[in-house]
This record gives sequence, structure tokens and C-alpha cells, in this order.
Amino acid sequence: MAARRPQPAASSEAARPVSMADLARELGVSMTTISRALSDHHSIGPATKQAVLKLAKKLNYQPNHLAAALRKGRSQLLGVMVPYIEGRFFASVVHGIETAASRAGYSVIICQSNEDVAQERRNIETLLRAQVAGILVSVSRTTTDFQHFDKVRKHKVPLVFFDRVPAGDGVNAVLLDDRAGAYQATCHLLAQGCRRVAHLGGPLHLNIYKNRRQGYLDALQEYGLELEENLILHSSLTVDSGRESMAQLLALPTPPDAVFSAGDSAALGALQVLKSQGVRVPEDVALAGFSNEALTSVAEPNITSVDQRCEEMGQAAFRLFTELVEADGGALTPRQVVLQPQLFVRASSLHSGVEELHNAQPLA
Amino acid sequence: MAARRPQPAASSEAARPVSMADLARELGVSMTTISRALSDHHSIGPATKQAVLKLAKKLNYQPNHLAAALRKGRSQLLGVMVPYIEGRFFASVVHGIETAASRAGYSVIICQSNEDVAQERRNIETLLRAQVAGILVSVSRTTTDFQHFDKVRKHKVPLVFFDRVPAGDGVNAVLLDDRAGAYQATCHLLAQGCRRVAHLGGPLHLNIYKNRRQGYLDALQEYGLELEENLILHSSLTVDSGRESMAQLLALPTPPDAVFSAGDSAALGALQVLKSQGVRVPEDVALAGFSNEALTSVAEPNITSVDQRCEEMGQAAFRLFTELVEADGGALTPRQVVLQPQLFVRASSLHSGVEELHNAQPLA
DNA sequence: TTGTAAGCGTTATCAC
DNA sequence: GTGATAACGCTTACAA
Repeated sequence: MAARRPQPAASSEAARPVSMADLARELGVSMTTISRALSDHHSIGPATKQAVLKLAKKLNYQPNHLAAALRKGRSQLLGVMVPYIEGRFFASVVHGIETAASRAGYSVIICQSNEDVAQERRNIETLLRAQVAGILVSVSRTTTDFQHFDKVRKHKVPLVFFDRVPAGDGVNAVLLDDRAGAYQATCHLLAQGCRRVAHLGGPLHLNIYKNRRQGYLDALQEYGLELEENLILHSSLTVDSGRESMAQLLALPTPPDAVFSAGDSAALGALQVLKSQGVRVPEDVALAGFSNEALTSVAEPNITSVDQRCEEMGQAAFRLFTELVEADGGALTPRQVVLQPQLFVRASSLHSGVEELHNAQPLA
Repeated sequence: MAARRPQPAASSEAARPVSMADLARELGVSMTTISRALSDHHSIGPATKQAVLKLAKKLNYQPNHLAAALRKGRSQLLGVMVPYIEGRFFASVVHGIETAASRAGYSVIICQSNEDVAQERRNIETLLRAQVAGILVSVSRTTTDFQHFDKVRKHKVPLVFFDRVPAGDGVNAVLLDDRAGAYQATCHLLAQGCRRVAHLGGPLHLNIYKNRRQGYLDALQEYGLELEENLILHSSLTVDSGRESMAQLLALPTPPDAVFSAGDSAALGALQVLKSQGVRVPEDVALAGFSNEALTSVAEPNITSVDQRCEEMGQAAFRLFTELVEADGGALTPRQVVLQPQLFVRASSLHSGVEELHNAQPLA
């Protein structure tokens, strides 16, 4: 005799999970019959099918997905990689993905790159070894070289990027129209009568911040306003950098009458400084942020912000994945899905005399 | 000929992933040798080993975890189920688990029960079918019957509960000492000189809220104070219910001089009502919450709160799992790990004349 | 409608 | 130190 069970189970209890072979033996039929009965195949007698199902339930049979996946050459596992899972944005996107995936019979393997390319590379390897049916990824901040993703394509594993995507249009991706969101927010501030709108921007090597800045610029142009360089300040967009930037803006000979921040935390910092200096919000300075974080509804006044449609992004990413699966061999040209953000207008930007809005108004 | 490749690949490109057999054929050695070389087995010549490794790299060989798992009878997949992944608490716990797991070579499959027992049952089935090496779970709010978990034990799959655990001590679990956290927070309020401390509690059928209430009661007793029933209000602990409860408390003949809320959202609601009625916080009413959510540092004044050690909980849960794996057949008696919460004192509860604290003080 | 048997890619046992 | 080969549990082409 050659190979034996991995765990010979020195103890008395064998406790081996029941397999199709067990069911077949018990019922005196072939494994084929069992397989067909369980997978609802058409050529199977209703009587036999019932018998199999009944026995399966009785013996508490659990199909082994690993074995099926090995045989079929594809698993029901979906790899999802995000920079980190904490924080509203990625958690919500993952929620969206998981919900859609589980409905479609997929299980989600979650990985974090921790904003580290090396970790990102390792995760890709791990996912490929796990034989995932597809990979959905939002790239790390430190990723500039995308070779490790070529490997995914080489293995013919469907690959979808979301939110943070490599430059170029040779990839399948779901992203937010950051430019449009920023444009909407800035236009809203201008529509309130503000004419000196400042901008707190993020690092320009990231697409999202470049686009948000562009949306801001486009809005100014739409209103025929001159661009004032010293009203634009770039930073890491933390609460603290928002404070610093705001202090700087207030020190200008002619301070702004509105601020559009490319992030909510910086908007919060700005708000704190404004209040501490006795500047009224929104009367003296109107304020809008980006991301629609929970804090926007906690700060006083509530902060107007651009919602990123996190959950829809997750759903869209999964849908794109399923399309790739269905297209399979058919060389599908890479597709980019662009989601439209939604402006939530709150008290921090309303000049209309309304003191506070508890329920924010989404603006089409 | 019988069975053939699942995807005969009508197109010209076969693109089959390279297997051990391919390496063996190429090098003219047996598969055994390949396997040994790759898994760093002791009986293998250094020369052959190098040759194998080199060829593997050259042909871009990727081990198939599915096949290995099937053969070995155990995978490197870890099932994690939470009620939902959004929100600071569970996201952080999952972060902790994933970080520890990936370091140890495990991949994490994430599931959400959406607070629904039926979904929870389905998820358990899915995880078992995926042949996970273990399951880490925080049970849904609607779970009262725990039979589906018996199935996990029957399959000899290590099972660890965290935070929300079934009653009884027959399970492996990691939990927070909610009583101690509540006790600390209440004692802190009492130490500030407050003598009429109210309590906003959650649904008592949940252990965590029962324990937080108990901690509150213990603190009162410690200070020799009488329990006043009408200072205790139970609700769902949302922002709105916090508002309602606070309004009710302020309407009392003798309103409280402090409030300990079993949740941060309700504490925020209470704060809003206090401020709108011109009651000074903390001078007239001191305030403390539970969970140390991000909002506690956004609200003005910042809200004192009990931190739940989310990440440590994730790490502890994974560590408990590994212990179970190592103990294996050795019938290990179920173990409960209890984590100590940490009080973050902020401006909402400080009578010492300090107006605001930007950096919260953790209290041992 | 049912059965036979090959094969997915790996690991482990035995023999050399 | 190396090789031959069975086995893990499942799906499926083909035969009956």
C-alpha cells in the first residue's frame, strides 16, 4: 500500500468528513449519480435525486469546494486588495463588493497592502496561488511600477482596479469622477454668491487630487473668475494641515469668502480655525469638503461634502469582474466605469439663512 | 480517452499554468524531487535544489494552494465573520486579524452576517465548504440559537468568538471587559465631583450592554451612592435616541450633573441637546461615552470615551486560533481571553479648568 | 438515465 | 538522495 490519510488519527475517532464516495457506497450507486443529483443536472431520475439529497442531509454531507475548484480549474474565491481596510471609504467599498459577491456565490479573500508596494506584490502572489477567480484592487500610494499586475494577466485572471488605478486606459477600472465632484462643490459655493473661493488640495502626483483641482479650476472659469494662485494651498490634507492652511489664508490681505477642500479632515481643521478666530461659517466664509466622511455630520456647522459612492463602486467593480468572466476568452477591450459623485449640501455652505440642516440635501 | 481539460481552449494559446509535472519533465527528474526542492525538504541535493528553484523562477511557476490543501486536508484559509464590516470597531478588528494572519501565511476570507442569523448560517456553510483552517466570528445581534456552530466543531474546525459571544464558557472567545470599562468611566466622572451620574444604556439582551450597566452600578456603589432608577434610560443608542434621552433627563426635577453613555453616538446626541439648551459641558454636566469612535475627537468639546482595543482583539483572536491549531487533537479546554479597555479622558468630562485637550490622555 | 474512469496538482509512503 | 505511485474529492467525456 502506498499513500495513506494525512492524519491517521491515532485516537479512536476517525471523524473523516463524508464525501461523495461515501454517499455512493451507502446508496449503492455511482459517484456520477451523486454528483449529478447534487448539482441539479438534467439527466437524473427524480427518485434517485431525492434519495441522494436525503442521504446527504442525513449524513451531513458538505461539498468540498477545493476539490471542485481543482478539478474545474477555477475557484469561487475572489481576491480583493485595498491599501487598508479601516476608514469609511475602503470599508464601504469592500462591503459593496462582499455583498454582491456573496450573492453571486463567491467568497471574498481580503488583503491589505498597507500602502506598501512590496506587500502589494506579495499579496498578488498569494492570491494567484490561492487560485482566485479574479482580483479587484485599489493600488498602494507607493506603487509606480505595475509589473506585478502583468503576472495576473498572464495567468488569465480577470483584473479590475477601483478608485486608485494605474495611469492609462489599458486596464479595467471603476473610478469616481473626481473632477465633476469638485466642479459641483465649487459651483455650489459660487452660486451662494462667493467670489473668492480658496482651494485646499492634496499631493498632485495622485490622480484624484489633480482631478479635484481641475474641477475647482473649471468652476472658476465657468464663472469667469481669475485664478488667484495664493488661494490654492497644497498639503497632506490632515486636520492639522487644514488648520495651517486656513490660518495662512486668513492672514492674506484679502482673505477668501469660501474654501473648497479636497478632503474632509482638512475642511474640519479649517473650520476649527475659522471658529476660533471668530469668523462666521457660512456667513463670512462658506466651506465644502470631499469624501462625505462621518465627521461632516458631527462638526458644527455640518460640513457640505462630495460623496464618493463607495458602495456603488464596490458593486460596479464586482459587476465588471463578472463581465470579464463571461467574456472569458473573447478578448474584451478594457473598460472604465466612471461613477458620478453626489454633493451633500449642509449648513457650512448655505447662505440662504437656514441655520442648520439635519438632513443633508443631495444635489443632482 | 476519458476526461479532458475543462477549457480545451479553442483559441491557439493554451496558456496552462506551469505545474510541478512540467518542471519535472523539463529537468528530467521526478515530481518527488521537485516537491522536495520547493518545500525545502532535508533529503535533497543542494545542486538539484538550485536547479529546480532556478527553473521554477524561469518558468514563473506558481504553486497551487488548492491542490496542496486538498491533499493535506487543510488549507491556509481563515474564515472571519462579522455582522458588518463598516464602522470603526469591526473594520479595526478585521485589520488586526488580517495583519496577524497574513504574517503567519494565512489568507482571510471575510463574511458579513448583516445582523441576520440566516445569513450567518449560510456563511458558516460556505466557510466549511471552502475548507477553511479555522473560523473567527462575532455573532449577529439576532442570534439566539447557536446550533450552526456545533457543525463547525463537528468538522473539527477551530472556532473562536470575539466581542459578541454566545453565553456560557464552553467556547473559545476573546472579549472586552465591558464592565471594567464602564466602571472606569463612571468612576472618572465621580472623581470629578459629580454625584448624580445618569446612564444611557443599550438593549439588555446583549451582554455588552448588560456589563456596561453593571460597571456603572458598581462604580456608584463604590462611591456609596444610592441608585436612582430614573437616571437610567435604555434605548438603541443612536444619535437621535441620545437626544431624546437627554431631553428627558433635563426635564427631571433634579437633572443629573453627569452622563455615562454606553455608546458614543448617543453621547453625541446628548451633547447636542445640552448645548442647544445652554447647559455647559463639562461644567454643568460632564459627559463620557463608550467605543472611542472618531466622532469623539470631532465633537466640541471632545468626548471622553472608553477604547475597545479593536486591533488587539483581532490579534488575540488570531493567536487563540493558532493555539487551537497547535493543540490539535489534544482536547484543549475552551479559553476566554479578556482584554482591558482604556479610558480616554477628553474635555467633555474635565472639571479641572482645562478648556480643551487636543491630545487625549489614556488612563491606566 | 446511469456507470466507468481519467484527471486536476499536490503530498506522502514505500522501495531503491 | 531519488523515483514510482497512490491518494485527496470532485467533475465530466464517453460508453452502456
